[in-house]
Amino acid sequence: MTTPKRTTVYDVAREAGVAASTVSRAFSNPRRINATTRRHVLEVAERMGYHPNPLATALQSGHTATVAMLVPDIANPHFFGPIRGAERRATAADITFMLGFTDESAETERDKIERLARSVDGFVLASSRMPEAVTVDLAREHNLALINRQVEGLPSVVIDNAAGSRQIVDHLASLGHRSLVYLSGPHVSWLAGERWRALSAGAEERGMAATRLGPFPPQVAGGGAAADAALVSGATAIVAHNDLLAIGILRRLAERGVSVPERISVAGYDDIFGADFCVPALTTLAGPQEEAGRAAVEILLTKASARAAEDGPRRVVLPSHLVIRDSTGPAPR
Amino acid sequence: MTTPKRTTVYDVAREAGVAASTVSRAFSNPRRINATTRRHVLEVAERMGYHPNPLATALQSGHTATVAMLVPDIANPHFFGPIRGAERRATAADITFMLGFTDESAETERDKIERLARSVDGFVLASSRMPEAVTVDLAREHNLALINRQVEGLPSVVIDNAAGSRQIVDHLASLGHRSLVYLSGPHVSWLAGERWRALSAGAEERGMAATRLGPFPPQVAGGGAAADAALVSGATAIVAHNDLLAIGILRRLAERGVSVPERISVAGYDDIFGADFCVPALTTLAGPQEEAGRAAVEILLTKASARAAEDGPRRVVLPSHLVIRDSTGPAPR
DNA sequence: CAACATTTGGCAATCGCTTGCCACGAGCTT
DNA sequence: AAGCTCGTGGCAAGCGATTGCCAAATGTTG
Repeated sequence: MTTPKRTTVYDVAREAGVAASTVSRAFSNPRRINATTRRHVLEVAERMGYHPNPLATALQSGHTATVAMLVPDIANPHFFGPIRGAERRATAADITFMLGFTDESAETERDKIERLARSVDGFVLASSRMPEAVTVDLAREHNLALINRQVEGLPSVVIDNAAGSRQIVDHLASLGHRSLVYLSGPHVSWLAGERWRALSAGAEERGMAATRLGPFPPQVAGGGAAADAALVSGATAIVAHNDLLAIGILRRLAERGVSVPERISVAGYDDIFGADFCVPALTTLAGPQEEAGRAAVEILLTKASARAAEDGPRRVVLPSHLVIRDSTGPAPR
Repeated sequence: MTTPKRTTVYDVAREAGVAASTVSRAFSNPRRINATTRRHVLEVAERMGYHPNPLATALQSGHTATVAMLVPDIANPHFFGPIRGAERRATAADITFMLGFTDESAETERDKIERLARSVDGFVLASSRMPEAVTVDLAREHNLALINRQVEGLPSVVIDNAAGSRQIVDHLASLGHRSLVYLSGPHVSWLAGERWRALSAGAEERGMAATRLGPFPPQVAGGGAAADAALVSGATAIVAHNDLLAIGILRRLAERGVSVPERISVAGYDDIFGADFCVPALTTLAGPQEEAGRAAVEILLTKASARAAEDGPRRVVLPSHLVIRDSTGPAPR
């Protein structure tokens, strides 16, 4: 790749017979110049194949027209939706979109934020693993929007896990289950706490016994240990922290010859790719994942556009719904 | 997020009692300054929490310490591996990693390349959909590395689909199949061509009949039409363009009461997430996906480091291997 | 000890664009 | 006709680094 001396504002300016500042404004501040002049400049620019250098623009103006999204784990299909939604929204706004992975590590997350800070206008943090205090701290210097995580004072969009968890409990209760066990994800996961809270509260209301075990790695591989632990607990229904774990559990249960849902029911969260074709197909809590990503970017965009904290940070809560498949059934008697 | 007046080279210079250029060199050109001076500068910088502004650095120096990877579809688990591999390699080299999606569209791909051009040092193009001529053209101005695509004169890393396809044919032949049908992916997919070529050549050698149908969208949803078409063809074995399609096919076959592998065998490519727990578990061609991503970034890195085209562009071919599961079996008699 | 080669640090220009401020002319007001 | 707005375009000063070139300091050599 050779670099054939890129055309600059000056080249265009000369060619169009105007000052560089006019060219600049033709692109970035249309109403500051005459419409006719603008059209002419743009046309010349077009003809010369000129594109403003985003680096130079960003360096001077301070904004980069870029947002970054950080997710804990690229291999979790759960993040497909949010990622795609965020990407779409950003692209639609002519904002370039960056995606980074944090390997489920709070430090990595923080690191990446610091390192990208100058290069982006804001961050979408999906299922952030960072402690609340750190997050608040970072939010002082950076533009953040959280997905599936709520922190006092910060904008966020979550899929309604509390209501969703109630739905799971209700579903289980209506199938005659008197006990459930929640196989938890990482303790640093805000969602894990949220889910357990709602699950146990719901269970109590229904007069069901609820226990929590874990943490287990929220991956298929974590399912082995999780399933074994669940079996020992004696509960007739398992609620797994997410579908990845649930699928792992299903597999382990099959290996051990425990039939689902006859002997034990299993439910998960997220409705990921594969939840519908594993066996038995997984009952799981679904939600508008893509919308979550979209909304998060939206928040970043409007925050940036100055009419910011009018009435506190925005908190979006998206509805969730239970998708009932074959992994849950009547409680054994 | 407030911007509390970032510290610059000048601040550090003043504090350390040296010139800005010295500070700059302390970071970017260590051997140009005295080790002692350097240590001192670095220490001061550290204390002041200084980090070079990547934008400014890039603007002046021309390199951005960033690579971008473009994939056709974020929802295809196949790309997990390459993405993760690329990300890891980049991060290890202290290079920031950007990920973009092209929605299976050559134009989008090209667009994104143009728009990111100034902001990155190179592109990893996974399963690029762009016509060969366009790609060659772009490669003149940009630093490209292809994954699962070969173009004369450009560096690439592919998983050995030719050999792999032979393995599939051999496997099928040894099970007594006398015919196979390849359900193709997009015609603009280089891989689709590659696979079909190897499949038909292999089949011919083995005295098997091979037909190609399609194109089908390489997604689960494409499986319905694909399966129906395959059934009509009368072949006893289906080779699907990828696992997504294969899973869709499996599902459709189940719906129609066609038992796999008793009545018909199905094989796929990629060994994606889910290939092992769909029913029946899928026989598929696996490969070192993560390594592919890693290698592609590696290429970009070494190309950038000047000792470039010593002996032509690098072409890496990674070995593939067949994972035999339950979706293939003896041909019906 | 003079002459010369090497290090090492500093000066200042530069990367490509944005933007505050000024100036000029046209259209209005009084 | 003088005095004012407004609307537009240009000038020039940055944004925060890198880097070619020069000069001072240091080391080497005969």
